[in-house]
Amino acid sequence: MKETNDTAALEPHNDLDEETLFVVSQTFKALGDPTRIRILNLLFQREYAVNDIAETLQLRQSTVSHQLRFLKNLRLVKYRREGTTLYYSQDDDHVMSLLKMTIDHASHN
Amino acid sequence: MKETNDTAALEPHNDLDEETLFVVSQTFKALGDPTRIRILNLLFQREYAVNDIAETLQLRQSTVSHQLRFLKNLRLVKYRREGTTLYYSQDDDHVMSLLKMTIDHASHN
DNA sequence: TCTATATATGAGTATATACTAATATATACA
DNA sequence: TGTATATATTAGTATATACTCATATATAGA
Repeated sequence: MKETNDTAALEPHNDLDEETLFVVSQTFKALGDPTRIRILNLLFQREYAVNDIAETLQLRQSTVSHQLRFLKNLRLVKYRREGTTLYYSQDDDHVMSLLKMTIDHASHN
Repeated sequence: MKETNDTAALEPHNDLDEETLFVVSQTFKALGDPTRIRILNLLFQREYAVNDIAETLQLRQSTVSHQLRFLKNLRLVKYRREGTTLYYSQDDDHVMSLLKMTIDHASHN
């Protein structure tokens, strides 16, 4: 017990510190957009070039590139270069597993 | 193998159906806002009245009420009435566990 | 160095979101 | 029925977000 006071009303409530709150909300925000979900869902299987993502998902190249930058900033994806082609792949097991669990949960309804 | 074609480029990619995409993105959107995270974080412990949430988290009553409506629409919280007071509590184990895992993951950095 | 291809970036726009103040509604009780 | 308390709702506003077009950058090869 942290406090001498033992009434329920005055229980400490463990509010989240600002940094945790920021990281957690950013993480979920990243997963809160259908386009980003579709992109990450592709990357479950293997790496993809930007244009291949665009073609596969029927999105504009710039749309894909913008979203990849977003995901890259959060270190959810990474890329390797081969000539002029950039191959993007997943880079955060925790977030990918959150996504996988939630997709499974939602599609088993 | 599902296809007679065996080149990587033509692999089926299992795009998500629209309803799954909607449910998943809505779920993560709900968790993508700091205010909602703080409210749900309170509800890990026990039920709370609207005004108690507002006071504890230093938020306006209407802000809390709006966010509770949002969470209620997604069935992430429920309430019981006692006189004029509404006690809100968590109502989705899966989502709460996603949140808990992510908070733990973020705060252990 | 010129051209082609792949990707990134900047600017503009439309929509979504979160908050606030003000007010409405609902319940309890005198 | 009138008043007090708790919560919900409405409308307005500011900010964030996602997309698109146009263009810039980077690499490879002739």
